[in-house]
Amino acid sequence: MSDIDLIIERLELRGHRITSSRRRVLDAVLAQQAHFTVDDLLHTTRKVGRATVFRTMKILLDLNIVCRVMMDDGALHYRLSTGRHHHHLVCTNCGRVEDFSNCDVNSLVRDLQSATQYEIEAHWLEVYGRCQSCQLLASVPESKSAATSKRATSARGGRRGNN
Amino acid sequence: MSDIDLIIERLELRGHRITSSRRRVLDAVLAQQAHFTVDDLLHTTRKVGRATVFRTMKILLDLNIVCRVMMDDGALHYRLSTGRHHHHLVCTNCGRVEDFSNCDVNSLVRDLQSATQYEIEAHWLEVYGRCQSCQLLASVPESKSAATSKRATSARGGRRGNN
DNA sequence: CTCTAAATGAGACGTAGTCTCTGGTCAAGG
DNA sequence: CCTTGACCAGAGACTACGTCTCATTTAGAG
Repeated sequence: MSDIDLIIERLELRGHRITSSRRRVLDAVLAQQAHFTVDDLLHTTRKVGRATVFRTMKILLDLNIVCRVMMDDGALHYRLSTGRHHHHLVCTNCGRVEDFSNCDVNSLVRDLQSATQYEIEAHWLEVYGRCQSCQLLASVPESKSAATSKRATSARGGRRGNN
Repeated sequence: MSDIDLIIERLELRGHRITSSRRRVLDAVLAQQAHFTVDDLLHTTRKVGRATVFRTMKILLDLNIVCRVMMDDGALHYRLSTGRHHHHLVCTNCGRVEDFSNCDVNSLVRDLQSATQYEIEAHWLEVYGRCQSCQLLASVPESKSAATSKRATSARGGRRGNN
């Protein structure tokens, strides 16, 4: 059973209808290799309304089929999700995104819980850095080839940093 | 020397001019007790243009005088900052925000760095839960008094959760 | 006091997302 | 077959948050 059929099955289980528009959005999502924006989807799925794409993405978000990544410029991108809880490691140079879940946020959360008496429900962690290949490129003087992948897409606005 | 004079001194050191508009924005920021939005500032500082408030906030952000908090509904709020690196613990019920910095994200970052070969530059962590008083309120049946503080302000749009 | 670069305010613009409204599709029931 | 009602689509208005532009003002150095 292919990815798309599995997803369609889950949509049906939730009582959602499988319409041609939703199928087109799903196709577009699955065709994306890195992260993407709703705008990217709109360019590939002609004839599907903006609102419909947003509505479909909301459903996929609820079902943990996609997740959202906060890029270092503050822009929110979508990304196919593993479904399990995880975090993102974002390359600030080329925009590549790595998942990680084998981290130790839980002990941190436990400490915080006992220190503050809060009943902790969720957390959001994004880590930013330079991937290995971007480090190598940077060390070659006058290399003009860096930063060509996703970076171009959407860069305006926003600022990261909560200090 | 008062808070505002200290900040003004830092602005001058950076070569920024101290205009009456900036002073009005500063006053408004310092008058805020919890977290706030640019819109909140606009209501208190009449006669200062929107763009100017945004520009001033950007400077204050650069100087670490304020920081940004991602609320659980996805809205970005501003907050007076301690200046040092820290994270936020947000009550999802009343919107109260607690700072914490005594956490151990660093070991996590170190592990991640050696596992992925990324050169890690920054991270963003927000934790969500229920503060003690909201837990108490919730345990009183039919209590109608909960959730009155900041919650009302801006709630439209956005979704949290990277999962 | 004069001069100029920096800053301002108004408003156009951009982007991400929601809401509203009208109309379509489809399954169940009569 | 027809009706009804729930769900869904698409268009486009609208909102929130922020940036850009441009003509005008002003801080502050000389």
